[in-house]
Amino acid sequence: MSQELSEQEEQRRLTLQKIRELGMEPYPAEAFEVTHFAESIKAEFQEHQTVQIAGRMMSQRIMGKASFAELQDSSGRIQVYFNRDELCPGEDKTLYNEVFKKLLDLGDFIGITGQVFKTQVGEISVNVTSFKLLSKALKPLPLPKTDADGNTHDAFTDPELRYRQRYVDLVVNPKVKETFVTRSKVFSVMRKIFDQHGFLEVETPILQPIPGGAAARPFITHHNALDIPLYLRIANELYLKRLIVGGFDGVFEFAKDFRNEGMDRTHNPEFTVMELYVAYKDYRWMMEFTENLLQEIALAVCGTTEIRVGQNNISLKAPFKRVTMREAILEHTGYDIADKSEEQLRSICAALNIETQPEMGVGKLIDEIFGEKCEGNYLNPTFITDYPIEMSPLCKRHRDNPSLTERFELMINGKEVANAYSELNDPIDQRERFETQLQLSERGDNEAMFIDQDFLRALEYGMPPTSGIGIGMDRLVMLLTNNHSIQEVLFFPQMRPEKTVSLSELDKAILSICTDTAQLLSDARSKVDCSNKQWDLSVKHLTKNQLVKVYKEQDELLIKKV
RNA sequence: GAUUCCGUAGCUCAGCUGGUAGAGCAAUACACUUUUAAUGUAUGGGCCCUGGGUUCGAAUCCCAGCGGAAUCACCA
Repeated sequence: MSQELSEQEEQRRLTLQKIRELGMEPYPAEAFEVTHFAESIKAEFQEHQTVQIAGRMMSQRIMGKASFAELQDSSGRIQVYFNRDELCPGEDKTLYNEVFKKLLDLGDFIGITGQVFKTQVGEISVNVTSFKLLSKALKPLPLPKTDADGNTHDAFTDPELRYRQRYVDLVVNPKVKETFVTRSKVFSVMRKIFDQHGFLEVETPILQPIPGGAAARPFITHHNALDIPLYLRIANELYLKRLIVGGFDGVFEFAKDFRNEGMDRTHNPEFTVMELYVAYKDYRWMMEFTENLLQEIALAVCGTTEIRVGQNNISLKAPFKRVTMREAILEHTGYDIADKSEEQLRSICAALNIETQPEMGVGKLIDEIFGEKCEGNYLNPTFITDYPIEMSPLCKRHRDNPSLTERFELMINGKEVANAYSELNDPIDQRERFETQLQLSERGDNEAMFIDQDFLRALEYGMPPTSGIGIGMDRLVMLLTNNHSIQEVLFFPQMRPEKTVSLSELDKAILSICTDTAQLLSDARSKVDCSNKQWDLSVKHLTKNQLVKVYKEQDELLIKKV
């Protein structure tokens, strides 16, 4: 960690020294009493009111014996006024001349006491009578400036830096903070509504012996004491249904799920889903509940149901449109998929220029057509209903058509936001569906579901008719905050580790010998000129940093690049 | 995984067809008692992402790597 300090960082460390030499503590232990916030002082202007505020000093305009600075607290910024002779009425002007003018840096936390007033230009400010350094900043913040026309200059925009150092992003970019405040509000509004319905917030295991409830590749870990593999959950559905079996009428969980798949604008390896299960309801009830829920969230969070997302105006006013999967495909492609065989669907795909894989069954093929030709068209909220049974192994058969299920997905802005079922509670049907999944998996679908015997046992004890829904919280927040990327709505999106490993000459030499194809360790050894000890050390260093891999295969030690 | 683009001061970015590295803000010093992108004068600050190559000479051209972004592919 011994990084070279920049000129400015050296400077601030020197300043820190000087502060201590003056007998001041740059990181005091005692609390500072805050009586007001920047925004409330401005909103409820009261001339001469005495206030104590605390925050970061974000700008300084020094004009000899008087100065202005801006203080930023959790609510926003307010201008503060330092006058030498008011701050230091006696002979000793150190506090102003030295401490304020020289020893305070932008980004430092200070607490001030002063009186509210309006400047000649009309800006509400605080006239400082005393101030105290609360915490010294040793690194300079990037400091965007806003001019009279509201244009921002030198904004801190580099996405890599913004995500890796979100704390800086939050200090410096108020919009970012707003996004996360909105995110939090969405969660609390939903909790409130669920609470009003008498639903119970629950917690279910994140470490699961069988990763069920969805089709996705899991992260795997190991429990030492039990010596078993455990999976990070890809969904919590099966556990929540067990709770319905146990007699709760409504349960919900805001759950972090984990999927070991690609990352892009709409996917992060860990993401948040809200799942809700309500007994004695069906998916029609759930549609009504969902549209009212979203409408209320929009009103509470945006103050309106009419939101703008990118180029599109979207109305979250209930009720939402309902379109069956069959109608959707018929409308956008002209093909009727009802009662079509796998072969027929495959030729429809061919006619529509949609690529197919041999392991795709009826469900996947239909999903492919919908995803390719229909999904993107639904900007305003639309319930797509009645999915083919092959795509929905946990969903109850449709009451009017046994080849369909009672399922809907809610599409907004061309993307899936929610997925809901009349839950399958027939244990025998459920077992058969799992077995079909197993066959798909044997056919090469590496996302087909595992069979959870305990879940089937639970169903055999009887689960009341139930409707359940999962809402992708990150995507919902993206919609409501008009953000284009999931990284913008996660505080700490997953990034490649930034640490670059420092390699010795020998490390580099060995690394250059290793390739993607494995070779015998002894062969690699013979190509490098060094002592055995050096070799051993270097290879261990490289494997520890995941640059090469050494492993055994049929009693041969092999080495290859990772 | 594929393609394209990007990586230069604390931040935002210039730097042409190769010739010892530039601006604004930030920093340092001085001046200035109601400013607000405060102002004026002066000063300091760089492994030009890393490693190779071409060349008398590379921030610049070529190759490889690392990191990021976008588009596509994958993804319930």
